[in-house]
Amino acid sequence: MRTAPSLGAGSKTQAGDDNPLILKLSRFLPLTESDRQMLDGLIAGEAAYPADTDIVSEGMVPRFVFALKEGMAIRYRLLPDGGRQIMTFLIAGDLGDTHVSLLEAMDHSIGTITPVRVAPIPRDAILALFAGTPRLAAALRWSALQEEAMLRERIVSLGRRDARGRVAYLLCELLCRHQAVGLSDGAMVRLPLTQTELADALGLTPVHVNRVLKGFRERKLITLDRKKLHILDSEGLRAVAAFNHDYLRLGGASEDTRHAIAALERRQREDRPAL
Amino acid sequence: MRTAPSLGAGSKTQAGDDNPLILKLSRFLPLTESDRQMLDGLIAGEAAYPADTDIVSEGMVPRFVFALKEGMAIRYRLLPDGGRQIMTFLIAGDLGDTHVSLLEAMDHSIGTITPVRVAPIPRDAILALFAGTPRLAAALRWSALQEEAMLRERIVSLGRRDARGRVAYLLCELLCRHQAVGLSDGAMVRLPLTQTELADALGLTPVHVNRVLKGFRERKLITLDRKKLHILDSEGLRAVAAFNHDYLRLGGASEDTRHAIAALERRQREDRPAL
DNA sequence: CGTAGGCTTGATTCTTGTCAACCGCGGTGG
DNA sequence: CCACCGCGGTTGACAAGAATCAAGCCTACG
Repeated sequence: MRTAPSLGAGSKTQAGDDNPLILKLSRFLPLTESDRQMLDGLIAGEAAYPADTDIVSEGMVPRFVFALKEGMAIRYRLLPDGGRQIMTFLIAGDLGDTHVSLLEAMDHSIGTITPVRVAPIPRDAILALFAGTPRLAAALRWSALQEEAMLRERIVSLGRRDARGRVAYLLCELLCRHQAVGLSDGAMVRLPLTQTELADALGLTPVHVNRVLKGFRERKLITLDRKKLHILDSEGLRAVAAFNHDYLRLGGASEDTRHAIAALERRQREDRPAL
Repeated sequence: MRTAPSLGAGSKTQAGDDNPLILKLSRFLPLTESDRQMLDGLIAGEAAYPADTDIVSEGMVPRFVFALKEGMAIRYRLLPDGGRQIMTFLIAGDLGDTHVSLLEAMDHSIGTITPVRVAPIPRDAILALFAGTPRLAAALRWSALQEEAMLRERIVSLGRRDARGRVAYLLCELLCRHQAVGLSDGAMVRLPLTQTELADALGLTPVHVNRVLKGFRERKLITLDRKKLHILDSEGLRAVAAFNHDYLRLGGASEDTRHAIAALERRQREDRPAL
């Protein structure tokens, strides 16, 4: 059921080769063995939700942070007229409630698309991580930054791309993100979304999404059958999308950033040798 | 020229009554005199940019954080086809480059609409603030949270509201935000935007924005002349927008949050009594 | 075997975009 | 001081893209 991680950095087996959070973060900067163990510990907890259920609902104040280990979820808002806008798709390795901090009421809900396994993470564990391990803290902040960039990217899509561009862009993004956590099989991804859900994310109607997908199939850009998406012509699809994957910041940290983090780590060791 | 702050908490004159950043943050939680002085110091620096200039451009790595003291700016992206998508309007009290942290290349630009005065803030000053003053750090993170909520709200607008709804929503938002930093005069705001700029933010064409505004005027919802926006029928406008200002989180911190911050402050004092 | 949810398709409507022209104002240079 | 210029706003006619309405189909599932 779970596809094998195929694109990890090198093929030595290390702790967390199957931990998508680790895979994602190590795209940003190399993690030490102890970092990995810490992350593994962080997501040791386990809770499961069936498909189509809210994990946290609008108006609630969330009691814990969680990491998604398996399955797919969405951030969404319901509108007074009954409409739904999906803001983000969460996949394995993503964190819910990024802003650990100032938990007022949620202004949106997080719900499952498929059955989902999550690791509830106590707030304190995250706070400790932020305070105690500058390298992981930086990696986590980088991940938050990436998520924010994705929000901006969605704004661009909704504001300035036509239906074809939006669909193409979303497919490209989902492929890239799955690849980044080792959940793709070449140019194939599991895509457990209904066309209605795609439509709710793209600001379109299901009917129109259907027509756009049909067009893509006719132009041999993709196949999409039984929840499996194959990107046949990745160049072509990116052209339709005007896709630029820089915003996913898969490039990793710059020299400067690495140095700054190393400096923080040194300072950390000197300040609190005991911890 | 600058309108008097009218909605502050109480009317005693305190440091920074004219500092929009302070006004904004103190909506979240009360700031001590020393907090205010620290913030005043933070934005003591001064730089000016003429209208229609980039403060930071896509692809650059920003050399400093900045706070906007006067004028209006935008976060935007240029598309290959020449289009522009405006993601955010920045007004007095807003911070550019919220993520002080991991400065890789910017994935969007920040440019001025009007002539602008900014306070460049050294990275270290921000980092020190985060490390040394938990209360201000929390307030700043709250502000970042608010900005992220605004991004999500824009996604909802672009995805699920029609042209009228989008325009109405944006006007409501801009009014609220100006009021929050004491830059409104009742239901009147300076709105130095061209219809083209509105269109670029709303995913519409200038022509259509014009027609929508005309409709609003005919229905006596607003007047908009010589860059001055009057909201005549705030209820009506909100109805058109399905506006809910909760996402601006003007409510302030909860009891819980205040207690958590107070606890952090105590710990701070014990840990590093010297700083 | 029957049913429901989701996919597919066609016909039609409506919102928004496109193209084009004109106006009015503010600024600039003669 | 006046004429010109250019940008931004305004308006109309028309085109296009997406929504809506409606029906039929497939397939997983009970």
